[in-house]
Order: sequence, then structure tokens, then C-alpha cells
Amino acid sequence: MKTALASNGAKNTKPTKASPIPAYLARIPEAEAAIRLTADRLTQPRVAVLACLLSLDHAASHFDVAQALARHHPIDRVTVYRVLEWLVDVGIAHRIAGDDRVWRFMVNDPTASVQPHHQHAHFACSGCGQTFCLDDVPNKLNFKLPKGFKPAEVDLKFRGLCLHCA
Amino acid sequence: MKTALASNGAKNTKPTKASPIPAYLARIPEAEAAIRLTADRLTQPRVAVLACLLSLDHAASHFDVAQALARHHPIDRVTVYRVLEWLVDVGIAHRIAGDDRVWRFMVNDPTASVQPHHQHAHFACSGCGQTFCLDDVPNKLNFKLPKGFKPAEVDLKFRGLCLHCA
DNA sequence: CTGATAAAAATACTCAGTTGCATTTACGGC
DNA sequence: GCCGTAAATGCAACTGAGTATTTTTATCAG
Repeated sequence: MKTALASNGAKNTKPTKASPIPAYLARIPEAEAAIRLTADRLTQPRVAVLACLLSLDHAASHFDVAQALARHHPIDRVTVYRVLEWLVDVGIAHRIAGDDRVWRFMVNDPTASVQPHHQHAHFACSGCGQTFCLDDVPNKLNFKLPKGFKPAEVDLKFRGLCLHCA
Repeated sequence: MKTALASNGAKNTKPTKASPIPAYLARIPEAEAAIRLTADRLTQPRVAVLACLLSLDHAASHFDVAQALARHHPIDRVTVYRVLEWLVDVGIAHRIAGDDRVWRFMVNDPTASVQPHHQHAHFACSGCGQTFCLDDVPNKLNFKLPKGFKPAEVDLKFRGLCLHCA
């Protein structure tokens, strides 16, 4: 069961799906830096999960993360849940409700100023199943609520075909 | 068929929570009429579930429906799931994904012309927990997708306080 | 280095929704 | 009106995401 990381090195000559070098490994320093900015502890699961999210251009479910890390950083699935929740709590990531009752997570855009940004726009591709984070919803989209309704957050979600699947 | 309703009449003198006459009973004829317009069978569960949805001004979960019908039309929970799915399939209702990973259902607005209307707007109240269906999203809300993305459906969801809770 | 304690692992649980199958029922044909 | 059959219901067992709890491990301050 996989003594921590990089255990079974390069000699892996599996015929099918020879494991490529995971893209998230390159984002580990970046992840560590971001976590050090929080008041909480720097732990391996947090680094690995965040590095994984950083390496993706689309939103990832807890399962996606656990699977991506399985080879080099196997992490208990409950810990993945807890780390993802923590990332949301400290403002590093946000969560998106999918149509399949699964939460997906994505790092916040650091360029988006002081954002507990309560307005999201996402695009769920029915081709590849991936969810992409779009730019923030403009402050005034031309939609008027009935009288008396006081909105606090807005979610705008598109379904269709993404750039790659269209 | 129809014998089965209004079974145990008015003599209910329970001390606590004396059951009021359920509002959905009045919508049974309406529900039957709508179901007859489909090519499928008119069954008691379908009538009861649809009557229940018709009596509400907000979206109902499968649990809400099962509970509302428990006294006069007890229906197996699996059947409730199946009937709700069927109502969506035949175009009588639509489903809304909630933030609590629960599907909620609401009858489509019959005035909305020929609608497999692929644009929805909903309002989830954080006070009472109910979800309301708002008017359709205007055809052109001022939001531009990145190049190459081909949207097929749009969901606009607000969270906040509803008319009654504000 | 060491101890306090935050966080991870292990385990068991909850709950929405699904599936397989036997039984019942709506309804078209007679 | 009765009957055969496809369609629908009821029941029980299952799935899979997410949570709660308790024990173990590891971070980091002193």
C-alpha cells in the first residue's frame, strides 16, 4: 500500500496507461506558499490537494482530487473532504454545486481583488463533463426580481459544449 | 377510478396538529386533466403527486411530496421519485438542483407558450428554505461567454430572503 | 527536544437517490 | 362487462456523496 510518495519509481512499464508525471507536482511550491499565508498549519494533504486544484483549469470533485493524488500522495477520502472545505473557509477556493449532486472545487482567481465574491458564473460541459469557472457576473445583469425579494448571492450557470467539445 | 380519495372523512378530532384539509385535494381534477393529455396511464400516485405540486407556490422535494400525501394518499417513496421524474419527462414539471444536494420540483408555467424552456431563474430563501420559480431569464442578459463556448441552457439562481422572510 | 494541540486516519454512520424483481393495476380489445 | 398484458407500483437491497466520532499522528511554539 504505497509507502508515501514516489515509492515505486520510474521502472513502471505498465502496458496500459503508463503513469505520466502528474502535473500537480509542479504546483507544490506555489501551494505551500499560499498555505503559509493562512494562520493554519502546513500539512502534506493540504499542499497536495491545493497543488492539484492549481494544476487544473476546471473544477474538480473530491473524487477527482483523491484519484489524481492516489499514486504519489494517497490521502484518506475524508481528509480530502475536510481539506477542500478548509480551502473554501480560508478563501482560497470556492465550491460549485453540480447537476449530479456533487460539489466541485476551484481555486479563486487571485486577480479578482478583495473577493468573497458572491457572484459566480460557471459553464458545465455536457460533452466532457467538466465545469469551468467564468468571469464574475456583472453587477447589473438585466434581470429584475419580484418586489420584496432580497438577493444576497447570484449563481449563473450555463450548460452546453465547451471550447474543446464544440 | 378515484374512489380512493377522501377516504377517512371529517371526523378527525386529533388533539395536536389536527390535520387541516390538505390543499392539494382541490387540485385533483386539474391534475387528472393534465395527465390525461399525456400518452401515459392515469394512476393514483401520478394524480396525487401532481395535485400536490399544483397546490404549492414553491418547489417541493420528493420528501415534501411524500410527507404531504402521507395521510390521505400514502405512496411508496420510490414511486414518488419515479412519478416526479416522469412529470419532468413529459414536460409537466421541471427540476431544480438545490444547494443541499436535493432535487426540488415545480410544475411548469402553462402560460409560457411552447416551452421546453431551457432558461430558468430561481430564488432560494435562506430564511424559510423554500425555493421559488421566477420568470424566465430574458433572452439576452448582458453576459458574454468566452469564445468557443456553446450554451444550450442557462440557470440563474439567487440566494437571499424571500418576500415573506425579508 | 518536547509537549500541547491541530489535523489526519480509521471507522461507522446518514441520507438522497437508484436498481432489480415480484405483484398489482390501468386500459384496449374482445 | 371481462380479460390479457404492458405498464406502473411496492418492497428490499444497494450506491455513492458527504458527515460525525474517536483515535492516532504530526506541526510547530517554547
